[in-house]
Amino acid sequence: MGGRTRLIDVATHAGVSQATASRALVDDPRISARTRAAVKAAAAELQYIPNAAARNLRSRRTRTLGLVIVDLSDPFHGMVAQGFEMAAGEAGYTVIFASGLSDPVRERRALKVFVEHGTDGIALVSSVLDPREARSRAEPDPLVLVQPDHRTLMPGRDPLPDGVVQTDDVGGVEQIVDHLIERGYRDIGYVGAGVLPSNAVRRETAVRRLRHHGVRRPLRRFQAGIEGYRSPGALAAIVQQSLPEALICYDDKLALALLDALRGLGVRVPDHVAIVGFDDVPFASIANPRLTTVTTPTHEMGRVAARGLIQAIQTGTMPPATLLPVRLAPRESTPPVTSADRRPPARATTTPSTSTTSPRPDSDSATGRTGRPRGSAGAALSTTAMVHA
Amino acid sequence: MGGRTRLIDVATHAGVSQATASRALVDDPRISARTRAAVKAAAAELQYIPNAAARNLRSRRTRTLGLVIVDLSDPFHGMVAQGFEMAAGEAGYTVIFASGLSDPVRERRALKVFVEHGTDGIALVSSVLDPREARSRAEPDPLVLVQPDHRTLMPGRDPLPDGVVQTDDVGGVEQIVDHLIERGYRDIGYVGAGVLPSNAVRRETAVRRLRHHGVRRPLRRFQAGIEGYRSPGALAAIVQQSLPEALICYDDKLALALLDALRGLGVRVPDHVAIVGFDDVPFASIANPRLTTVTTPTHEMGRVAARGLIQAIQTGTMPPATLLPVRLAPRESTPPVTSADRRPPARATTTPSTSTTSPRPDSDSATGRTGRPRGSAGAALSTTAMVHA
DNA sequence: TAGGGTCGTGCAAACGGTTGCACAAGAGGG
DNA sequence: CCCTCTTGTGCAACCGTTTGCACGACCCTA
Repeated sequence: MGGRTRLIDVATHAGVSQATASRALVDDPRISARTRAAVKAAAAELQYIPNAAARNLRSRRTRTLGLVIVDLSDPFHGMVAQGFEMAAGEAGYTVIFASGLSDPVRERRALKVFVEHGTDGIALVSSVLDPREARSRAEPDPLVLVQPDHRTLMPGRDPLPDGVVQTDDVGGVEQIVDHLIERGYRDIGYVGAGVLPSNAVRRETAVRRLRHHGVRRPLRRFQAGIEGYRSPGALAAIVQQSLPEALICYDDKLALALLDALRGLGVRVPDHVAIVGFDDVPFASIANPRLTTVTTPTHEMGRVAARGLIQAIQTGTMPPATLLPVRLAPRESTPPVTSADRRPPARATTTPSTSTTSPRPDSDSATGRTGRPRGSAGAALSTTAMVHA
Repeated sequence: MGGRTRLIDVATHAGVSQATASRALVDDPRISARTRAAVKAAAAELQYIPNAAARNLRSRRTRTLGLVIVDLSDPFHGMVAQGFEMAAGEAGYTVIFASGLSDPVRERRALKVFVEHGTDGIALVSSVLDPREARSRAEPDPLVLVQPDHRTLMPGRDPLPDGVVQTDDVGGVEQIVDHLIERGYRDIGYVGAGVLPSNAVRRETAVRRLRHHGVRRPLRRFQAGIEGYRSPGALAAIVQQSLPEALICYDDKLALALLDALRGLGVRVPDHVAIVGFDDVPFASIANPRLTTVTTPTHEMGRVAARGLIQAIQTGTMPPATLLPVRLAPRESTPPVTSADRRPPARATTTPSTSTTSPRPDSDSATGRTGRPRGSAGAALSTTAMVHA
C-alpha cells in the first residue's frame, strides 16, 4: 500500500496535527493558506501516497465506479468502456470492471464483487439481467443501464425509467428507411439477430416507417442465429432465399458477416442486393464495399453513463433517461437505384463487380446526409438529449 | 458499503466472537466444522457482505489488480483485457483499469491511482513508458509488461527481463516469409508503421528470413504514418509507388486500411499485389479478400499476464519472461503465384476482380498450414512457452 | 494425579485515515 | 473593558475487519 510515509508523518513534518494535515490536503476552507501550503510541501517532499483503504473505511465512499461490460472483444463495447473510464477519470473516479459475456451468472457475480468492494455506483452495459433484479443487487449503489433502444413502439407506453442511457435506434432505423426509399429501393428486408427486444424494436420500426412512406410491399424478414454470425451455415438460410433489393441488418457485425457469406455465393453487393448495417464499427467504413450504416456515439454513451452515475452519487437523484441521437452514414453498399441493375445472382460472374467499379470516395460527404437527422419521439438534436419519460 | 450487517452481527447471531466468525468465513482450519457451519449459516441468513475497505486496511492486501490498457477501442487490446480480467476473476482478483492511450502522462497517472488504491499487482499493456520508470512507479507492486516482441535481432543480447509477456513476432514473420516464398513470391515489401521497436523487429526479421531463403532481391521498405492509417493520404505515398509482388504489413489494421486504399486506386488484391497482415483481428477473416495474417493469442496474453502477476504476488518471485507462439493463417490475400497473373495496375478495370472469383472457402483449412509452426529462438510449441532469457 | 499437548475460541490491538466537537486566540461591537 | 463572533487547529473517536497472543478445556501419557 502507500509506500511507507503516512499522514501522521506528513503532519509531524509540517508541524501540525494529523487532523489539520488531512484537512489541508483536501483543501478544507477552514485551514489557513499558510498551513495548507506547508502541509502540501511536506506531503510532496515525503512522497506521501494516501492509503485508499483507510480513507474508504472511514469516509464510507471509495470514489470507485463498477462497470459490467458485456464483451470487450467487441470494439463497440470497448469504446463504450473507454468513454466511461475517461469521464470517470476526469471526475476523479476509478473504474473497476468485469465482463458479463451475456451470462446472468457472471453479471450477478460481478455486481456482488462490486458492492463488496464498495463501489459508489455501478453501470451495466447491454445487461441480460432484469432491470429490477439488477437494481436490487446493486443496492445501495445507484445503477445506470446502458443499452440499445428498448422503447416499445407504442408511444407513451412503457416510459423509460431514470438512469437509462440508450441510443435513438428508432430514429436510426427511420433514417435508414428514408435513405433507402430516397435511393429508389422498395423491396426491403430485415435481417434480425437473436430475440433481443432491441431487435424487435428495429424490425418493427422499419415496418412502420415503410408504411409511413406508403410502400405497399411488406418488409421481408430474415433471421440469423443468436450471435452465431460466424458459425458456418448460420447465414446460409438467409442467403439462399430469393433476396429483396435491400437488406437492413440488425448491426454491423451481422452485416459484415453477411457480406462475406454473400460473396461466397457469388451474390454481389450492392449490385444484387444493397446492405445496411448499424453501429458504424471501425471496419464498416473500409469494408468492401464500404458499408452504409448508422453511426452511434459509443464513447458518448460511456461518458454519459459515467457522468450520470456521478451525478446520482453526488446529488442523490438519478438523472432522467438519456436518448443519444444517431446519424446515418451513407456509403457504397446502398447506391442509388439507377437502371435495371438489380438482377438475379445467376449472372454473377459476368457483370463487373464492386471492386472493379471506379474508385469512389466515401460517399459520406459526397452524398450529403440524405436521411434527415430527425429524431423520433422526444429526441432532441443536442449531443445529449434528455427525454423526460 | 456492505448493506448494514457487519461481521459482529453475524458473530452474535451465531453465538461466537467476531474473531471466530472472521476465521470461520475464510475456512481457517483452527475452527471446528460445527462452528464454521453455524457462522456461514448466520452470514447467509443475514446476507452479510464483508466490507472490503476494512479488510484491505487491516490485511494490507486488496486482491485487486491494476490494468493499464493502451486503447480499448482496439479489439486486439480489448481481447487482451478480457483475458486478463477472466483469469484474474477466476483467482478471486478484481481488476481496476485505465486507458493509457499511448500517453505517458496518462500512464503515470494511472499507475499512481493504482498504487493509491492499493492494487496488489499491475499490468501494463503496450506501454510507452520506459520499463524501469514503470517498475519504479508501480512500487511496491509487482509489474508485468505485455508487449509486442521487442527482442533485438542479435540472439543472446538484451535478454528478456522477468515479468514480460510477449508474442513470438519473430517466429510469426518467419512463417509469413516462408509462406510467401513457398507460394512463389520473390519480390516482397514491408509496410511499417511508426517507429516502435516492434516495427523494426518485424522488418528486420523479414529481411533476415529472405536472406535465409537465398532470395537475392532485397526487402522493399514502405512506411505509413504513426497510427495514421485512417488519415487521407497517409497511405497514398505507399500506394502510388511501383509495388512489389507481396506486401507484409506491420499489423492487420494497417493491412486492412491498405486494402481499402488500394481498392480506391484500382489496384486489385491479390491479383496485382498480395497482402499479409499481423494479429488476425476478428475482421481479417471476412475482409474482401480474406486476409492472410498471423493469429496471435490475445486472450492468452491477458491470461498469462494475470496469472504471472498473481504468482508474483503469492510467491514473491516474478515469473520468467513468456513468449507466446503464433500461427500463420493463410487466406485469400496470398494465393499461390500460378501464372502471369502479376500485372501492373493499369489493366485494372478489365480483368475480373477478386469478388468475382469463384467462391472459395477460407483457405485456412484448404491449404493446410504451409508455414510450419516453428518458433524461432527458444520458443516452444506449448501454449505458454517460457523462455529463460 | 499431575504435566504436557492439542484444539478451539476469545480479547484486544492494530490498520491509516476522516470528522464531530471542543477550544484558543484574535477581531469587532457595545 | 467585557462579551460575542469568527477563524484556525487539535483531540480523540470511529470506520469494520484481521490477527498475535492468551487461555480454558480436554485428552494422553507417565
